[in-house]
Amino acid sequence: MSSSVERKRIRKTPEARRAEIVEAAARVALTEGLECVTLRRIAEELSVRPGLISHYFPSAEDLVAEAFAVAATGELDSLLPAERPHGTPVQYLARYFALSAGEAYDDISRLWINARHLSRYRPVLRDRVAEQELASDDRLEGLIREGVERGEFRTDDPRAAAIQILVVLDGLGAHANTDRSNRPEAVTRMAVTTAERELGLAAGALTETPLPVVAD
Amino acid sequence: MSSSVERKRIRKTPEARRAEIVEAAARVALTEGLECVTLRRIAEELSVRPGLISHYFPSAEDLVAEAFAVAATGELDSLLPAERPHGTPVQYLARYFALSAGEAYDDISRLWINARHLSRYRPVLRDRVAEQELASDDRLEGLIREGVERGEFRTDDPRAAAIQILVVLDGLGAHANTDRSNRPEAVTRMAVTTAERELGLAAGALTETPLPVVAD
DNA sequence: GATGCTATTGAGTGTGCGACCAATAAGCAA
DNA sequence: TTGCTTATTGGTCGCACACTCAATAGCATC
Repeated sequence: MSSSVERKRIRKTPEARRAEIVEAAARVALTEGLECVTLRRIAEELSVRPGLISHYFPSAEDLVAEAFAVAATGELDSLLPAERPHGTPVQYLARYFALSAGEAYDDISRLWINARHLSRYRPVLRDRVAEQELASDDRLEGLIREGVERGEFRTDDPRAAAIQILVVLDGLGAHANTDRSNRPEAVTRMAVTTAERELGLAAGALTETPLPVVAD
Repeated sequence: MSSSVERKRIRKTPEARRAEIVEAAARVALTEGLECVTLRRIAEELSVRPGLISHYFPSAEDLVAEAFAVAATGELDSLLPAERPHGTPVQYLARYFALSAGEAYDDISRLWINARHLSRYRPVLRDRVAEQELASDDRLEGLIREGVERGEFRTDDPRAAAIQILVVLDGLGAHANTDRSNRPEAVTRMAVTTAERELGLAAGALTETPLPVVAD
């Protein structure tokens, strides 16, 4: 009967196939975790054979690192866009904190915890994590600098302010896999509080602001 | 020749053997990571057969969770003792931050990242992590309450203050597997700064204090 | 419609893992 | 010393993983 599902091969250009693989890997990384980014899992995701994934990524570690980088970059862009034509720095910062309090942000927190842990054992991933950390620092520093120029923020070390805010967000995100239901209000607000303090803003300046509308 | 290394069996009481296993697992967890706490690895550590570990921990997940709990409890006790006969709350808090800046603290940070990540997939571990988190919160809250009673600290919500300090420490510790060499000074000092602010202390109160001597 | 390049498959290797269980022997008690 | 309880072994099973490579077939080109 030959009931074995011998599907028709679909032959794509290396560029297209590679992109497809990385995209699938990033999706799996974000939703299921970096250890689920295996040759078999990604192959199944794309309905191809595991050997094909090996062909494009002779070392699986490279695929994992790439998956993280793509996922992290995508999330950063959506949380804190590089181009900000639709509002003021205060508005974009407020939007950032609003998003970081939402449910979807848990996936990102989980991804970062995942990557930071896994990079203990995987040098290639470790480099990518450091790279993405720098990118986050730079992005937020840029926003802060813009705000300072416009007279919205006040700080004499935008980068230190940026990193401090991100450290607080990391600390809050560290519990993404645990229950956080009975967290004191002061804790939930820590990121905003830190930002308002470090940027010389009035209390509430970041929570009582209309958010810019950003297209997907 | 019978060169096969058939060692003599050593038969111990279940309590002793179990304790030995947990101790070894905790050590491996702290130094090598929780995913290295495998039946085979711990058996090798104790020069016994893997089957024996299975005998005491029919589910390997339980051993991993136990290893984390024991390691975390031990570290908490050494960083922030429950009994504090050798100094004032200010001194013990200062000692805590001094230790948390040291090299050895990286192992603890790594362990926590590891556990927080792994608890994504392992319910038993997740419960233990939540438990240890509560223990840390409680311990620091207790110290703060004592300090408030003695008039050393000033806060109207000791628990919120404790958690905020711990969130900052988590945020700083999140990078334990990454390079942190060019961190701004303001960032390195964040934990102390947060504590001084939340506890109504003068700047420097926690870094210019003689530390209590604590026996090992 | 035939040809050539190469993307893709299929099959196999070796490793490490948790789990299971009958056989064995350590060491205590009689 | 003998016997018994049970801690411990040794071996096995099934699974998932990364990695390798010769064979195959899609598809662009002629």
